[in-house]
Amino acid sequence: MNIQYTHKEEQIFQSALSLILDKGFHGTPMSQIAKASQVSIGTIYHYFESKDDLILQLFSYSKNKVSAFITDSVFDDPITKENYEEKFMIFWRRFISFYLKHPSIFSFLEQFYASPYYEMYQKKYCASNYSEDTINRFLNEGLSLNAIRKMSSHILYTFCLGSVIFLIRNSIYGQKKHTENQINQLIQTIWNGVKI
Amino acid sequence: MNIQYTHKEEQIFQSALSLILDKGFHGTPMSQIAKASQVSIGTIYHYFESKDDLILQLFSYSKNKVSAFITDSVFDDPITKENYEEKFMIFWRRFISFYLKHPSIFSFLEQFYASPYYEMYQKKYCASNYSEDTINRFLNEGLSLNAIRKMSSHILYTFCLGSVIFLIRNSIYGQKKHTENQINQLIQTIWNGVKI
Amino acid sequence: MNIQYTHKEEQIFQSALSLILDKGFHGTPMSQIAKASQVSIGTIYHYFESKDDLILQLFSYSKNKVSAFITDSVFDDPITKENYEEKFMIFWRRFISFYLKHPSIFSFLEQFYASPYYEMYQKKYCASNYSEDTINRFLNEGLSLNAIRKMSSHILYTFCLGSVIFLIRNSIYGQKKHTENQINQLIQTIWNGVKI
Amino acid sequence: MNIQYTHKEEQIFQSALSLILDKGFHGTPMSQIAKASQVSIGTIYHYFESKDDLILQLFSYSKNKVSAFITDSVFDDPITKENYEEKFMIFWRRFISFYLKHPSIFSFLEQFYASPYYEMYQKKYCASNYSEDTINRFLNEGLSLNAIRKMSSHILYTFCLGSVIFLIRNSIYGQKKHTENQINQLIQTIWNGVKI
DNA sequence: CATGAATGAGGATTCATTCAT
DNA sequence: GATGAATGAATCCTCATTCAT
Repeated sequence: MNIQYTHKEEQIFQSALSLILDKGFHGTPMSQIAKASQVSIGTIYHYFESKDDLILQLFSYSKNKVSAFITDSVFDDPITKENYEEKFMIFWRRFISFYLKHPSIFSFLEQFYASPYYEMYQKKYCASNYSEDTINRFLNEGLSLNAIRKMSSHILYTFCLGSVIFLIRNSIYGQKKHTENQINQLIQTIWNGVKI
Repeated sequence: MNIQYTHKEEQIFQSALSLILDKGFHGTPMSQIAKASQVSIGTIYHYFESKDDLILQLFSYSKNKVSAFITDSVFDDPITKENYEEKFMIFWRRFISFYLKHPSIFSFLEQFYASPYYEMYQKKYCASNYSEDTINRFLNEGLSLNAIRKMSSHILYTFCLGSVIFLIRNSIYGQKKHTENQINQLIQTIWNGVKI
Repeated sequence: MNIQYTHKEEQIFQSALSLILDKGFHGTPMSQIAKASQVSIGTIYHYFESKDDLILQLFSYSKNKVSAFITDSVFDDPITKENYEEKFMIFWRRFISFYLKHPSIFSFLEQFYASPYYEMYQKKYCASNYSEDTINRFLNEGLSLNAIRKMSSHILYTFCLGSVIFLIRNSIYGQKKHTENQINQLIQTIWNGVKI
Repeated sequence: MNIQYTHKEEQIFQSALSLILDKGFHGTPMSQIAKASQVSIGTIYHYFESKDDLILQLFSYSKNKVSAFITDSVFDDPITKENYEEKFMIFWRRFISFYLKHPSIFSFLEQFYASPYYEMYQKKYCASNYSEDTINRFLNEGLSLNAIRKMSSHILYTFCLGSVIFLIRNSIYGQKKHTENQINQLIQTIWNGVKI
């Protein structure tokens, strides 16, 4: 889960993310990634088997960035029924703020999930999406603690993540940036939906 | 709003949607669209200036399909504070069921919004997304009728649509299809979030 | 030699000339000629077998325009040894002024002679270039009358026409337009070269 | 002025020239140039941004070839009033003989000047045509030395070059090749025109 | 490890031409 | 005669990928 990347790989990943944010997967040729990351094409092919491989690994890289961030946020002290609501708020606020600070990661993941690559990835790694595991663990905790209404764990996940992602999407692509207040309003509404 | 398309255009649009669902925008060359829609490449270029133009018009086409469907569903008899909850359920159930029946439209729209095309489209047409207008009208009605808690209209929109779209996305791409029951559970949870 | 063209044909020829001046042969598609001449593509193909045919006929048309103009200029009263110099001046002045007034014809002919079409034309019609016949007749007259130094008739032709055409070319394409005075200077110099 | 071209570039230029002589600019697809120069299409696009770019650079290449040849011909020993006539003869004889030996360069330049490319070139490089500079320098020398009649420098240029180019053109495209004698006759006639 | 010249399959697009109306 | 929708071969160009240095 915590693969270490070399400096060159980081460079390549960052350039790729930034270009993909602007131009999309297919508007971003390998040659441009090479130029932007100050590396020769040959070098890219030294580290990555193919463009598909680069994108697939970029996906892992991005997920790791997200996971690393989310993980070290809420789970450091024990979650109880009493502090769950508070943790819930913090959790999603952090989640949103992470992506607003890293729009290129968000954009990449969005494109990835909406593309045939995702299927390819699932076939190859049988893996699940977004930071599903971390999020699910947190939400299931809420269910076990009886801090959240009984409901399908998967629907709970869909419900929370869906609204939050849509907010981020609108913020990044859309004309209307959201205020702190609006973000809190959304999270509050989500909480209203699931609280006991 | 209700542009009429010729038979040939419909053919081309349908083939394009279906191919894009499988292979994505950029995995779908014009030549394949031509073959699938049983016309020559030249004919496609007779109707559409370029691939970009085809995709942009396909977007309008898709939005129209959605709008047409949603519109004729809930607004035929007056909405009151008393029947709003029921209408709310019906509205979203229909919305979800439409996309589950037309995954190629959903997939296309998803890709479109996550791609640089959307920005291109906004610049060209200053238009708004999804069936924003219809949905917003319905939700704002709920706010005016005091059937929904006071909140930012835009957050309300984000909250509802986000979860719903995420559900559809998971259903179409994901391994787990949702049961009727799960869908109802989601809509119920959304309603919990916004009801007074 | 004096073919009559229908109104439609004239229209097509004129539009073609004007477009070719701007964009060249190959920058001028049939569809544009059709649009510019307010005629459907089908109609063009009713009058002309192919684009090659159109261009070949346009060549005849252009040559006729030139011939018609030149012919009715100098030969109406008899040429003598005494008035030859004067006629020489008039002849070339008219020649130059014609092309400066009809740059699209000049440009078309230039392109035509510099292109593989000319060879095609020669093979098909065994014909000779520019208004060779008229010009040669006039120059040979000068030779017979002993108004011009003895020299190869063909070299005489090359010498005169070459300078004149080059002047026109520079005027039309070049940055420097020529004054009346400069034009006279050129013709005078040509005369110096050939006079006895 | 004396750019060095790589072996590959020379190869491509030569093949292009030869093909263009036969088929013209637009009858010469990149694929054929690639085949003729024994490189892949990709390689051509490695060296040249586009077909336009190739043609524009081919123009520079051709002009350089001409310049190189002309320059090292007449200017090695001082020009005086006494030897100017002799130099004049040599100069133009060399000029003509160069192009007769390199018809593909001549044909290319002719097509180039008669095409929209020339305007494109002027806009891009503000440059002047043929080996204008070398020729002008030589002719102006004649004017200063009083070896040539007083006249507009530009008309002098037009007068000499025009006839010479027209001769070459007729030789290359035309049915009638010129004899040594005829060529001398032409140059002599030009000299008659300008001598004091 | 790193480079970047070379490759060529594949894709978007153009445009001369046909033909049914 | 006139139209213009339909065709598809031909063209320009891109870009993932290889490989010799």
